[in-house]
Amino acid sequence: MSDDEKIYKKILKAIVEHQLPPGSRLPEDKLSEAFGVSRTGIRKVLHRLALEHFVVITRNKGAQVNHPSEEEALEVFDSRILVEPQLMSAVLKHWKKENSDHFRDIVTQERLAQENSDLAGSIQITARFHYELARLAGNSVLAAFVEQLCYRSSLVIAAFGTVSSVGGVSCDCGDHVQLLDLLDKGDSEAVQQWMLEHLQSIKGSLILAGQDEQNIDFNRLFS
Amino acid sequence: MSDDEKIYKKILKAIVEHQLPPGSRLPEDKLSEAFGVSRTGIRKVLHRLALEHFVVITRNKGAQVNHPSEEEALEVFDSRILVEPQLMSAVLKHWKKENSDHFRDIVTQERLAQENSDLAGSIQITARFHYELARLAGNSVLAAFVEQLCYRSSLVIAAFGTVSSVGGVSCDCGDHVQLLDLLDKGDSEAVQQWMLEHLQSIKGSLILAGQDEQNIDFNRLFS
DNA sequence: AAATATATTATTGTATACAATCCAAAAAAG
DNA sequence: CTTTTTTGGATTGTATACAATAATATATTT
Repeated sequence: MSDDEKIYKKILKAIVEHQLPPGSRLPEDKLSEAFGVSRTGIRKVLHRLALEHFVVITRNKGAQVNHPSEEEALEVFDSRILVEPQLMSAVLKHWKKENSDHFRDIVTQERLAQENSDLAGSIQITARFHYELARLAGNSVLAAFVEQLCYRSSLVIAAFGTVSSVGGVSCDCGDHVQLLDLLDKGDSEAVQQWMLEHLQSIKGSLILAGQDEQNIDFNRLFS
Repeated sequence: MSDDEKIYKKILKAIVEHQLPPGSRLPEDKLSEAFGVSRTGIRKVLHRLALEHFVVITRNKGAQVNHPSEEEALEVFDSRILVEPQLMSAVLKHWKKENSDHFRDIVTQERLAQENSDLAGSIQITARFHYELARLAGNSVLAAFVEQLCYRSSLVIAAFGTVSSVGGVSCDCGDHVQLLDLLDKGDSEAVQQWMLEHLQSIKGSLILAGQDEQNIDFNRLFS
């Protein structure tokens, strides 16, 4: 892996794991010193992160970690809601015993991270569950899109996550094991439905300041 | 608009309009001379184009216009097939008379470009029809994704397009007016179905065939 | 003459210097 | 004391110099 790639991954990791919270400034000289390279390489990485919406660059003012707007937050999850459930039938077609084992291993790691209150690891591994699953659908263009959406989701959670969603790292609404059981059963319809409700549940758990009391759905709240 | 942005758009335009065919080399010094800026700005643009899969950069060998693999070609269209029809119901919800007028204007321009055998303009305007429609769904994250897929489609057509699909710029399989009529009628089901068949038809018209490379005068092309 | 080795050339990779811009603090005016 | 102006420092934007690498051409050897 190239030098730039390593720096890119390290900074991205720090962002999605909430070690660099939204709004954090990312000065080029500080970073170049920290990574032991010149500003040139850092600038390349920062521009890439900007294209992928992880940082915002303002001319003559530099880069800072993106603080997603409420609108962006909803759009990211709506995108996942549109794409991820649709991928499930293709995933099921390729589903093998070894996949099941692999993903059950991931879930174990998820549990472990949560038990140890390892927030950073928990976020990383939970995102991995989703985008590695998407990869099984066999379309790398869509897989790359979903992977980016998962990382952006982590940023959204950092900005708008509830206590529970941060503690359960955006997936407190059920256990990924349930999905794996459905996949093993081969129930395509149920798998798709589960994924849909899973993502809607996370989206619903976001706290959006613009949400006033009149917009609360009491039917859903009390049922 | 910033200087880089202008250069980016010009090169991207040249690529999607098939003025820089797949495989064309893009040497930094030639481009910096043509645009009258240093290599620094050119490199930034080339790296962006690489992230978006319009060019491929090989270490110490530089950039060249991406020649999509057959696999990539199919994946791009499968992605559009998964996303675009799904957006149509949201598009219909926002559909207004003024939208209809606007898109009928676009179709007129499409016809005009085709009649004048203006291949470049035809490609551009046809892509615009699709991604401006996607924008009406009200999700900018998905809209940006579709826009990129439309541009990548142009590249795919450059590599694998049939004579008819190039002549009709990937949309010989029917007229976009049909879709507009369905939208005006408000038939959500039919709109979605039309878009699905439309994209499947284009995908089906792709074929495997080589393409040759030639020497390009960058000064002339960009000045 | 064929094959290998070497030298040359062209092109990209990286660091750095300098210019342009913005921000904040201090000085001057009202 | 408040407001405006100015000045200094910090940070990014851009160009360029030099190093590293790959491709090509030339020379040498078998």
